[in-house]
Amino acid sequence: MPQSDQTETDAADRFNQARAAQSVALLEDYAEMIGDLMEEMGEARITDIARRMGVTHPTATKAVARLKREGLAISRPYRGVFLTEAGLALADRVRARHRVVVAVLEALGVPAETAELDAEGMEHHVSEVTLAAFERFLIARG
Amino acid sequence: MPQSDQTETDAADRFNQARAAQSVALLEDYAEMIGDLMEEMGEARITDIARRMGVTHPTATKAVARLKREGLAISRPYRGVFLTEAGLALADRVRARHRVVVAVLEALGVPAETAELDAEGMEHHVSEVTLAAFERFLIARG
DNA sequence: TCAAAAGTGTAGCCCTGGCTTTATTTGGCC
DNA sequence: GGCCAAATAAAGCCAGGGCTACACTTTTGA
Repeated sequence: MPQSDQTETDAADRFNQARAAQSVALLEDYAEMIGDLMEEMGEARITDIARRMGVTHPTATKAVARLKREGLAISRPYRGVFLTEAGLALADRVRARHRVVVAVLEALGVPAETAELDAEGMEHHVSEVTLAAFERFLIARG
Repeated sequence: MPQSDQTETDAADRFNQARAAQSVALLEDYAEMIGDLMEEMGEARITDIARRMGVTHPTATKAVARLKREGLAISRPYRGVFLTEAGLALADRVRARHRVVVAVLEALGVPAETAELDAEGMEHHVSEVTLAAFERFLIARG
């Protein structure tokens, strides 16, 4: 395969992977948020989810519907939203990854507030391999 | 303002910022790609853009239309696509930021190939402040 | 030269993730 | 016990970013 063709497929693969990561980012954010609310208040209400995500209630309802389709959450009409086992596991992974990304940014000299802001978008594109490297870096650095 | 309300608005702000970054990510990627093609071949053809982005040509056409709306590119029917001054400036910024993000990932122990993959999604969420910190880190590290 | 191939444009569809508006249910309180 | 406010649901709109199908140019080469 000529070099130019290889360049094209490599680039396309990268973009396709980035697009795929984006499609699960929303699920991850909502799962984490619902997990937080379940811990704080025992249940996650649609109104609370919406307020914290910075969206309107119908938008939150749609996102929850998608979480339910994916088997990550359950809810009954006019009742709170709860994460399933899978949802809780996802929320935990997301939370842990978020902490690592923020820690790495701060270790590199990024102010805490900025680290939080940037991590929110970056974290969804941090692969397992990169996450492992981040953890090693943090440990090695002490 | 009570602490809980502050928590909610802070989180909402982070998500809103991440969403805003996402909405310009596509423009950035296409601008960079078109810039690359202009350098390599003198012009960017829709088919080449589409192939490298890993999408069909109508999708590339739509993206170019948006670039034109934003004043970042120009084109005439059945002719190549060219970046405006603003588009070239954006492409340069994006390219430079991409290099820095990849370099930082590699410096942290991420394999080159994975660094390229992850950087593609992460870079759009790297703020000016974080980028500056990355550059300082790379220089300090030598 | 002119017909086929390649490239480009356009229309229309789908899904996601925002939104507003309108209906329904719940729940607290008099 | 019943009413009203708050919460939730439902429906429908919009833009973005994918896609396919089809129409139309442009280029190429027999």
